[in-house]
Amino acid sequence: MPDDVPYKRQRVSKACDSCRRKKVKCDGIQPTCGNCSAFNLECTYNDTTKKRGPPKGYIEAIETRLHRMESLLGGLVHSNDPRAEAVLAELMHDDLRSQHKADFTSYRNSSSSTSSDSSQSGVLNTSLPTLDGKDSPIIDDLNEVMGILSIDENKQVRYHGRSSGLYLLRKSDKYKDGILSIKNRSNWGHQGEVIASTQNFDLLKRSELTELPSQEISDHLLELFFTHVHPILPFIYKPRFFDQLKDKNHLPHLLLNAIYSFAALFSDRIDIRRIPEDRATAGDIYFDRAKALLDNDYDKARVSTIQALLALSLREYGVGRVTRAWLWSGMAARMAQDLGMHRNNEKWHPINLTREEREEQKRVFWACFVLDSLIGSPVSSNNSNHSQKNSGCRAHSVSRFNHLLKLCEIMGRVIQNVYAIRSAHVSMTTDTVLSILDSSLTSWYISLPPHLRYNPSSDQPSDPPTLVLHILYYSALMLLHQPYSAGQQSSHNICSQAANAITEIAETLMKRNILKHSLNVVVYCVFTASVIHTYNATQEDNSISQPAKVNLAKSINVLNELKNIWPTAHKYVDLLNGLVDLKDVQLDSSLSLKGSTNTDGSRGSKKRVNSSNNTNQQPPPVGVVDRHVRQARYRAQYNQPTSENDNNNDNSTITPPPHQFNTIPSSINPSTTYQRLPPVLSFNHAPITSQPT
DNA sequence: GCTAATATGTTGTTTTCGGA
DNA sequence: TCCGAAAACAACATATTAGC
Repeated sequence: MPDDVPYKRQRVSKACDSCRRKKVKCDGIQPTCGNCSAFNLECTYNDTTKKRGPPKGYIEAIETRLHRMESLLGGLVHSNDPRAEAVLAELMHDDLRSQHKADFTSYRNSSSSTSSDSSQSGVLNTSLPTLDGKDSPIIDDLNEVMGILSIDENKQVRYHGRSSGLYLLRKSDKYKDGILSIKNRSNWGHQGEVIASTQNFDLLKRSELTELPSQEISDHLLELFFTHVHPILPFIYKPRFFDQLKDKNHLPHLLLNAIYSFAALFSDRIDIRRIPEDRATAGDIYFDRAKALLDNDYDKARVSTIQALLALSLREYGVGRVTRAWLWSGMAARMAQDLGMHRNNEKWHPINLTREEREEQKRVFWACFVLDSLIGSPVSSNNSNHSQKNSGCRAHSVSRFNHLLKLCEIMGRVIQNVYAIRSAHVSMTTDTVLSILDSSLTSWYISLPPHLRYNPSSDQPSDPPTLVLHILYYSALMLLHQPYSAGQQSSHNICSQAANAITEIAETLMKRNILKHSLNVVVYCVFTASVIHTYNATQEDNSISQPAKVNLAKSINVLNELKNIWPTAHKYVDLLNGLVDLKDVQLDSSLSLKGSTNTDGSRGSKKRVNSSNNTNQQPPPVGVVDRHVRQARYRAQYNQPTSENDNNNDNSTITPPPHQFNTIPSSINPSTTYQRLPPVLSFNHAPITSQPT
C-alpha cells in the first residue's frame, strides 16, 4: 500500500450510546449516526469513557520505592555523619521542597481527568476530606497521600500513616510543609535501639541456646502467657503444647523462649530482667536465645516456628521495634502459607493429621491473619485464596477469637477500600462503600454473644480480653470513618464516640488495675482515639472541646500507665504531649500527664486554664444526642425494648452500639453489592473447635 | 462473552536548543 | 563547542472499548 494513502480507522473512536449498548458497529457520524438514523432513534454521545489509570502494580512499586527512600532518609538523618547533615540541609531547602510539591501537583493535574471520570463511573474516591470540610480538592499535596511526617528535636523522622489520624491536625502551628515538629521528651526515638536487647546473641553458644529457666520461672511465664495472651490470641493449642513439653529430648526451644520473652513483659519479677530496674529488659535473655535459634531455624517451616514468630512479633511490637514486628508477622504469615495452612486442612485426606494438629494449624493460621491485620499491612491476609475455616465453638476464648477474626476481616476490607491508593472497587461510590462497611461492623457487633458483650453497668465486669476486643471494634469504626470525619458530620460523630468509648474502656481497665494485662495493640488504639480528642479539643464549641479535653487527659493517663509495660507507649505519649502544646489544648494539671515527667522535670501540661478537675462532672461526650437517636433507631430496627440503662445512661458510661450509620441505599441490592466487595472469608463453619482450656 | 483495536501511561533514548 | 535541561519520540505495557 502506498504511503500516501491515508490510514483509515477500522473503528470509530467513540460509538454512540445506542450502538454501544447494542454492541453494533457505529459510524460515529454526529449528530446522528447511521444506525440511529435508520431506526429513527435519538443519537447521543453522553456516556463518558473511562481513562485508564497507571499500570497494575505501578503505584505499589512507587510506594515501595518511596518507603525505601523514607527509611534510607530516616537512617541518614539519624546518623552523625556530617555528609548526612549536608544532604538533610539540601533536602530541607525550600526550592527543592517546592519543586517536589510542583512535581506532585503536576502529576495530579495530569491525572485529573482520571479522577473526574472516575467519580462519574462510580470509582471509590479514596481521597481525604479537607480539614475545614470544604469541597476543595481533597488531596492537596504529597503529604496527604503519604500520611504525615513528624520530626522531633533530634531530627528523627517518623512516618504516620493515614490511619493514625494525625492529618486532622494540619492546622496546628507546628505543621509546616507536611511535617509536624514535635518535642521529644523521653528520647523514644532511640529507645527501641537502646533497650533492644541486647546482648550479642551471636556470642551465645549452642549449649546456651538450649538452656531453659528453672521450672518455677517457666511455670510462672507460661501462666502469664496463658492468662493474658492466650485468651485473645489462642495460637497455641494447649493440649498439644503440653504434650510436647513432656518429651524432654525434643523440647521446642525456639517456641518456649519466644513465649518466655513475651510473657516476661507481663511479669513484675526482677530476676528475669537484664537490667533489674528496667522493666523493658524483662525476658531479654529468652529473646536473645529465641532470635539466635530463629536464625538457625527460620528456613525450616514448622508450626512451632510460626508460633514463635507470632510471639516474637507481638513482643517486638510492644517494645516499639515495629519494623521487626512487621517483618516477623509477615514471615509467619508466609511460612503458614508455605505449609498450606491457608487451605482447609479438613480436606487433606492423604495426610493423616490428628485432630490436635488440625486444630493447631487453624489457630496458627488465623493468628497470623489477626497479627498481619493489626500490626502489619494486611496484604497476605486479604488474599482470598485461602479456605481455612474458623469456628463456632462456644468456648469463650475460641468464640472471642472467632469474632476477632471477623473484625480483622472487616478491618482488612476497610484498609483495602478506604486507605489503599488504588481501591479494590471500581464501581461503587464512597458513600456506598462506607455504608456497606459500616453495616458490616454493626452486624458484627449485633452478632456478639452475651458473654462477649460489654456492659459497664453490669455486676459482672467483662474480662480484659473482651474489653480489648471492644477497643478493637471501636478502632475499626474510627479507621472507617476517620477519613470522612472532616467532611461528614455523621462520620465525625461516630469517630468521636468511638474515641470516647476507647478511652472509657481503657480507663476502666486501668481503674481495675488490669490495663497492664491487656495486649499491646491497645496502645495504638488509645493513641488514635487521642488524636480525635485532640482535634475535638480545639473546636470553638465548648460542648465539644470540653469533654474532648477531659478524654484527652484520660487517654494520656492511660498511655502513661501503659508505658510501664509497653515501651512503645513512650513515643505516643511524647507525640501527644507535643500535640497538646502545639494545639493549645488546655488540660487541667490534675487530669493530664499524671505520672509523666517532662524532660524539663515538670509534671503535667504546662498550660492550665480549665479550672475543673473533677472528672465526675464531665460534660456530655461528643455526639451523645446522635447516639440516643441511633439507639432508638436500632431498637426500632431490632425490636428491642428500651432498657433501664438507656434511661439512666449517664455520660460516663458507654452505651453499647450499634452505631448505625447509613443504611444501604434502597437502590442497591445488598447481595449483589457485597459480591462486588473483596471476597469475604467463610466464617460459617467450625474448625477451631476445641476448648482452649 | 470474547477478541482485537485503540487509547493511554511509563520508561528509556534521541534530538533540540539556549546559555556559558 | 560543550553542557544540561527540556522536548520529542519510540517501544512497550496495560486498561478500555468497539463490535463480532
